[in-house]
Amino acid sequence: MSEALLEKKCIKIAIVEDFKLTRVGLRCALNANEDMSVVAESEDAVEGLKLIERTKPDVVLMDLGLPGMNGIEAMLKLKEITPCTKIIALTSHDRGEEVVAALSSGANAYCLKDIDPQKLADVVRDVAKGVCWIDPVVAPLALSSLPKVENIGFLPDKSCNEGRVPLTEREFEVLKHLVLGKSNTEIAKELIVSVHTAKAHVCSILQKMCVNDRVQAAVKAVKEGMV
Amino acid sequence: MSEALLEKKCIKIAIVEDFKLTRVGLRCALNANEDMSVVAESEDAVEGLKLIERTKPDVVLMDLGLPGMNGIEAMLKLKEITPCTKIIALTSHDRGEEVVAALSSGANAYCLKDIDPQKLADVVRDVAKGVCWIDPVVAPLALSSLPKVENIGFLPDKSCNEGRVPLTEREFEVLKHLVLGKSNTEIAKELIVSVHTAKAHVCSILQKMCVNDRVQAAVKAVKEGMV
DNA sequence: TAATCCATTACCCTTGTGGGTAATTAAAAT
DNA sequence: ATTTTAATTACCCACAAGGGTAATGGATTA
Repeated sequence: MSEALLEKKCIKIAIVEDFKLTRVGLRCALNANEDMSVVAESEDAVEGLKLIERTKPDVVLMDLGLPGMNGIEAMLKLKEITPCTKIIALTSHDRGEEVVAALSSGANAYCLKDIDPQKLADVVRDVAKGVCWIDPVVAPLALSSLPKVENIGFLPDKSCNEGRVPLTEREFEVLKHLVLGKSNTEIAKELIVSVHTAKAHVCSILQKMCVNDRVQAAVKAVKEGMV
Repeated sequence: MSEALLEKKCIKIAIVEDFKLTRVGLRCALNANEDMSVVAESEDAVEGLKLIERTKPDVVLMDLGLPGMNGIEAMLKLKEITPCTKIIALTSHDRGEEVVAALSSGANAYCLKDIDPQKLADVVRDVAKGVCWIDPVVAPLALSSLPKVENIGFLPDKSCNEGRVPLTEREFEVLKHLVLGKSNTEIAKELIVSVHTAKAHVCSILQKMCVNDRVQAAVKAVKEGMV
């Protein structure tokens, strides 16, 4: 028992949901698991945010159809005050734009309310680790909102991506400034080198990244999470 | 036993993976579960697609780093021939572009190869039902590629238009090309206007987006999901 | 010791960039 | 009917970008 407590630490959960019955249902379903515990409950977003700020839960179950401030706004605010808190968006309907809005506003998971309680507990465990989990009914909607392959330039330049030449440490420094929109002159000043040097670095960055200009380099760097 | 077979029908799995050891590992890990069975294995995409067409698995584990045809291409083809097959993208690295490319090309899940075997079995079960599951390490990358709330008009006219001047349709066109790294001259050619026009559009884009140069505009556009 | 890689500097040259200003036309809103 | 907005074109100008080529010193590696 103490072993279990050591091994999997308890996941703290907050519930923001206006229907009392659903709230009770969620609490019971989740508290039935030894490795999680509901530490806060609220029926509206404003009070919910206060409670969350105080209790610092690991995972928040957020209903999207709240009166007053809606769930999307609440999540945006929540991510501002406690960015590490994971959010599971809960809803009874399946409006396409709401799915995308929720996920891009900070939700890590999107569940319909008819989810099996035991499955919900699994999702809570996954989400606590940072997993993104999307209900089967709405998953296609979310996935189809992602930028298409043709627009990420993933397929072309295969030869280039294979023989990928790594950037040097210095070049990474330059790349960071480049992504911020700095000119070669500015980069040179900040790195305390001559413009010639900065230009030289930029040139080799462009070659190594297999791009034609600094805009492509910046975009590629952002998309690949290099910076 | 027959009860179990009735209750949860067996999930048929195909594995496309070039490393023999990994392949064996996956097979063993998954076959250890009573409710699933590996029905096809291949070390390259071309043969894999044939096998999949013949064996019609419920779930395909697809390595992304295949020799020859890469995993992304293979998934696109796979979705053409058997659209209902669910795909789990497997990879050992975590390149941002690849995550988005895989998910938008048909993958229902994205796992890193260091996933716990038992967890992988859970994911297979989820994915067979249509769930979208994304590994914690890459989930933020995928979620941040979704279009932002402001750009889906979900929060109508509230925080959206506050201090932000919206781009015109034409300017959006130009912005798309700009993000691709096109020069003003190239943009002009593709939009069949004069260079002067292209420049004018770029200028107003810079002003409206409150940035100093096209690099910042491109980065901001990518980060905010405007394109 | 020799070879290699990296950071640094420098030059020339062509093309691109971005600011400023301003005119024309068509469409849309008042 | 009048005003506003968007798109288009045009000009000038200072400066930046990126390609090419090449030299130097320092550090690491073979």
